[in-house]
Amino acid sequence: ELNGQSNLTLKGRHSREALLEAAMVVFGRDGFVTARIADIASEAGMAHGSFYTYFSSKEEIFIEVITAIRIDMVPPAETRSSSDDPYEMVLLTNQQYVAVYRRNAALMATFEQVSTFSPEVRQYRAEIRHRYVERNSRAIKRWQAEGLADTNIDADYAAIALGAMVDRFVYIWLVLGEDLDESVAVETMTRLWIQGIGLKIPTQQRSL
Amino acid sequence: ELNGQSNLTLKGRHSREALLEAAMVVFGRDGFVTARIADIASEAGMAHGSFYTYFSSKEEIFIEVITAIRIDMVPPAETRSSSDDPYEMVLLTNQQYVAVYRRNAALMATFEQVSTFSPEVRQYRAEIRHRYVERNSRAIKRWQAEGLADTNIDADYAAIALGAMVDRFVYIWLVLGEDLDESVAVETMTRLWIQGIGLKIPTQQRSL
Amino acid sequence: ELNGQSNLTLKGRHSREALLEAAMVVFGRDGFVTARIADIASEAGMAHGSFYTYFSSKEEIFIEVITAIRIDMVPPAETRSSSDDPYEMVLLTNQQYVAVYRRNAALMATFEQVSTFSPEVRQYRAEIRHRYVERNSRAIKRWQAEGLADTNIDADYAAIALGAMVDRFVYIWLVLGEDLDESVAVETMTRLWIQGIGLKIPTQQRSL
Amino acid sequence: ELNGQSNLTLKGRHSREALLEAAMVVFGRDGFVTARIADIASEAGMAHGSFYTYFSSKEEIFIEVITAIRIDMVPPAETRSSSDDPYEMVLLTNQQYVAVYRRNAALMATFEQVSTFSPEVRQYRAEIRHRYVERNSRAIKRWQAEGLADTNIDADYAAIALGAMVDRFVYIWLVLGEDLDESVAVETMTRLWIQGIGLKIPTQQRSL
DNA sequence: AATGAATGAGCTTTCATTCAT
DNA sequence: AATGAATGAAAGCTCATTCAT
Repeated sequence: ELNGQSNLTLKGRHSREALLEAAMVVFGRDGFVTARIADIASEAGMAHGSFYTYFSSKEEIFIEVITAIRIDMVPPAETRSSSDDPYEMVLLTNQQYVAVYRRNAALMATFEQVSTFSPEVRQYRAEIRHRYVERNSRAIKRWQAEGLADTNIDADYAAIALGAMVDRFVYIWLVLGEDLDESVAVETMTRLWIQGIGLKIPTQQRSL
Repeated sequence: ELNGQSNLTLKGRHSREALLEAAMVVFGRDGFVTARIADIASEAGMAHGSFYTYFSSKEEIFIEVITAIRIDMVPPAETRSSSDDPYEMVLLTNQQYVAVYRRNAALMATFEQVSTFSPEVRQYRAEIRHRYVERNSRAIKRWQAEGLADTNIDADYAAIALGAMVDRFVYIWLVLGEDLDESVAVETMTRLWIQGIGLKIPTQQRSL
Repeated sequence: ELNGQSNLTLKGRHSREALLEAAMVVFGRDGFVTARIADIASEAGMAHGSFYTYFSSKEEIFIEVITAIRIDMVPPAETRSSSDDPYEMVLLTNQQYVAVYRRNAALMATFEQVSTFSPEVRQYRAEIRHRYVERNSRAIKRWQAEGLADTNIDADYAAIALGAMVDRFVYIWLVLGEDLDESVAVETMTRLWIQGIGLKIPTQQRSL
Repeated sequence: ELNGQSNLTLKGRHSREALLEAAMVVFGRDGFVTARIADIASEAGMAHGSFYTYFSSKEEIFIEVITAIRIDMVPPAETRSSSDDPYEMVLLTNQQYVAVYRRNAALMATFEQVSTFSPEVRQYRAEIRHRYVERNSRAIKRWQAEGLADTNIDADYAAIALGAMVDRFVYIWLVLGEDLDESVAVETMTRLWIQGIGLKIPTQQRSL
């Protein structure tokens, strides 16, 4: 019945795309609760009935909008090639996280909002978090094994806590609008991250 | 017109109190979006219409419910008497934060939810955060001045980041329901906090 | 949540009653498919939202409207006292059936309509039919046992067929509006009924 | 504008036919109220829009579908040749009626449904009934004139009543799904019919 | 002829808020 | 103060029908 991505003519695909883009605008601007189907349709320049040709509910189109973000937020592969230095690695990850978050800031606000009442969306949000947490946990364990990091620290708990720090700091900054300087922000998070688990900050970085 | 706390008979004060307690139950159970005035009134054992004798909207009663939490969350006075040891101080603060958060966990979930769409409630939430951040900022600056903490770190940014860490970690744990051990959780947060800003963990704590 | 018959104030009971009466008018006039909640409410002189204080759907109020008819259509007790004569008994039953049907004719039309698409209402309709059929079946078996009625006839099948005859004849007459004379109609149905199962028509009735 | 049966290419005629057959399936399965144009089109393997090339509404295609049944239900010619015996004649008619009804049972259910709210379809339904009634009326009058049937009976009323009996009995059986034996059903209806108007059942039939 | 996207009228339902008692 | 009935704005959703290609 419903037209998903397949079985669509060119025109249909354009309309579906227009609705998705309109939804990004409306959800980013109004949040999920306030947004109305009619707003999305009219933002896309269509009659409200047309919405239902492509999506069956506000929830459904939101999931699809959010999926794009989810994909965008997959942490980049752990390329050992780039740098073996923990500080460099964490700094890079944090820089990238900030970049991705900034790119999607308006929608991230709504993503967080919907996470507070939709179990399905909460699950999507958790998946992103888990990916970062697992990645961090593996790195910490590796550094602990190599004698670089503090072995008194539980790597899994630390990974959750440090992920929480970065995630929430960025939210406060880019969603709540606290006026912060990017390089100080990223530098501070990274330093706390690195020193927190007992690693050393490379000397040349001290000057920043 | 509306009966606030004053100008109320004894019976009136009881009714108002009943509504507030009912609102805590309902908001904690259903969140803000789903909760209905009718639910609150019936939870309080009153007719729907009676709600408006005491409160003029769902927002208003929510603000009042949240105020109780706000007061509960004021960080305890910086009693230098108790301990001069930074680790001890941070540990204590974190333990207390966890205790307060746990006590209000269901409502904190809703508090966070409403913060995502109500500017007024967001402001209340920010106030709590700011109190902790300012307190932490002062402490860090003191420790930096005393030569104990890493002076390469921006105390204000670090205070925000470390507050974000604790706040979000506790949310993940107590609201999202991640199954974590309390002593490991608090210990890990505290260690990351302390080491992150370049302080030393007292030797006797290493054994934990 | 919903206000059934109990827990209602006097005013509430009046409003509920007004809606039921309005529903009888509207369902009788427009049928079920065409009838709108708004019509029923406005016929009752209320806002359409008020409908939902008492009933949760068009189906629900219809069931309640139809229940009144169901009760009205319970066949009167098989009073042996009145007459032992089969012809008299069947004639009386048919006269009473016509009277009840005529009283509810407009709603019976809608009752039959809804029976064609609602399993629940079809069940209600079947119950009425079954009561008559079982009553007739018992009578026929009794007359067969007494040697009055044709024993070549299956009493159960005959009861269904004769019930169908009366029921449909009355529908054609009072719902579809075929212009028929009441006494001839009732007399003819009764005579076919009686002679059909091999009973004799009393001589004095011949003159009608 | 609209393409009826004429002015159609071969392909067009095929499409029209496909829609009619699909409509029979869908109306028989879902009834009229629930059936959607989209269902009919998709059952025919066509796009929704194509429906309107051939029919202008759900009502219109239904009328055409029902017309096929109407033609099927024209009572067979009163072939005196076959049998002069009333019992045989009525039995044969009933057997044929059952056979036709059974063939179209699913659609007959919908036909009856639509008769309850569409004056036009009600008229079609009435025509079928009238044909049977008139035929029966003529037969009864003939038998009365020949001294075979009870002259105390009004032939027109009896014809309506006996038609109603057969029609409704078959509906209860084949549409409502009462579990009945065909030969007993037909035999019982016929016996009631014949005896009801005072005719005799041939002796050799008694044994059935 | 066929397609399937687009339209929007029309209805249902919810619930915060008001009001008469 | 309390009651609970009444209100109506606001959305959601469906689907017959039209229309551009």
